[in-house]
Amino acid sequence: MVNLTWEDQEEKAMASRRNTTPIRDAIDRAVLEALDADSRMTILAISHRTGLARGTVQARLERYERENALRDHSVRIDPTALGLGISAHVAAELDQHRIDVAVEGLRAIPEIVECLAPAGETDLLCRVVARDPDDLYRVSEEIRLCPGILRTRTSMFLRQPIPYRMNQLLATITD
Amino acid sequence: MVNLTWEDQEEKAMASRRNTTPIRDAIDRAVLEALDADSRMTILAISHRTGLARGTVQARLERYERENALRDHSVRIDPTALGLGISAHVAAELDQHRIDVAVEGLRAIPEIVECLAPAGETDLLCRVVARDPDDLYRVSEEIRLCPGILRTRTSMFLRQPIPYRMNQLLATITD
DNA sequence: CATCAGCTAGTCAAACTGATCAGAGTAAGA
DNA sequence: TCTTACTCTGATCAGTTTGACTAGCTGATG
Repeated sequence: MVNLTWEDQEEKAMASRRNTTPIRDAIDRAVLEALDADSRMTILAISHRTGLARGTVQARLERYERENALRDHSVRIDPTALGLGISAHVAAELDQHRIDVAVEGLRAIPEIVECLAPAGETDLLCRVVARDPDDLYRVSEEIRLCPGILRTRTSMFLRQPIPYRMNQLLATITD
Repeated sequence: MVNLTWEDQEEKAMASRRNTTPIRDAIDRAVLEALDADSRMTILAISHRTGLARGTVQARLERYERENALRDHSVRIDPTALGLGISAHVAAELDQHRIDVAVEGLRAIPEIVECLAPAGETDLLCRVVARDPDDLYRVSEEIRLCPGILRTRTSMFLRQPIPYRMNQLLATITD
């Protein structure tokens, strides 16, 4: 399964030459809305929900897989269920010569669920989860002690007025 | 089958409430690691991958469902596949008397995939996606024009040194 | 107008699910 | 030590779903 067949490569090349996004029409919207509601829904269930033929749904799912329209890691687990009830941002200021070293160090901290590099004064922005405020302090200390990190600024999230969502965005696909 | 008395039921309820987190042991870790790798994996596939009996996996999945250990909306769709290649934070300063109105307005903007309320100087922090820098400007304008919003500060993400991940966290479950 | 890609609607064998059950191991309490 | 309550295992069974086919239809394109 390692090597791509010639046909696969050709298809990918064609797709990129056509400069289209893998997801474009009303069928994609319907299928993905179903998947967004429950990613474990069976093909047949999606077919019933959307009113599409089973083969169509099956073909689309295969296409998404082929074109990597779906993330490798599906984020279905609620950190709260792991006992990690609070989340926060830790903004880090770096020694600009040691960015890679710093990222390497951060990668080893499990509580960092994501790390972003924004334009602006902050060098790295880490999204972290923790058991409680005390635990959050521990995590932010761990971050501060990573090599190449000069200073950190932690800010806890009090509420999540809009939880992560994809459905509004999917609804905008009109074809 | 003997009927449970009210006391029995109460005791059971107490016991389940005493349970700290729905996810705790090595079995949970294995099952969830499999789900994290591919949330559409069949029960049988998870059973093979983890070496657990099929019934065990089935029982755990039912429990997760019952105890809401999994998020309602699974985030499997890559915004890039929708043609939304850039993401950013828009920090908003609010008229403190009209927070609810502001959130209501933000909810109507599809490009806002998440909105957080951090402790500190920023009132609301919106995670947004957009087609290109020009599109990002449009979205941040839309946010700025929401009722109750006084000022915004947009910062684009240049890189994502650590993409959203759950696996490191799952690996810490030791039982 | 002929071609072609993509959706629909069938079929079939193979795989999977949900619901059982009995048996075994284990932890907690009497 | 002997229950009792749990839970994981391994098994079966009927019903469902999948993957891989088929053929027919339609709209877009050259």
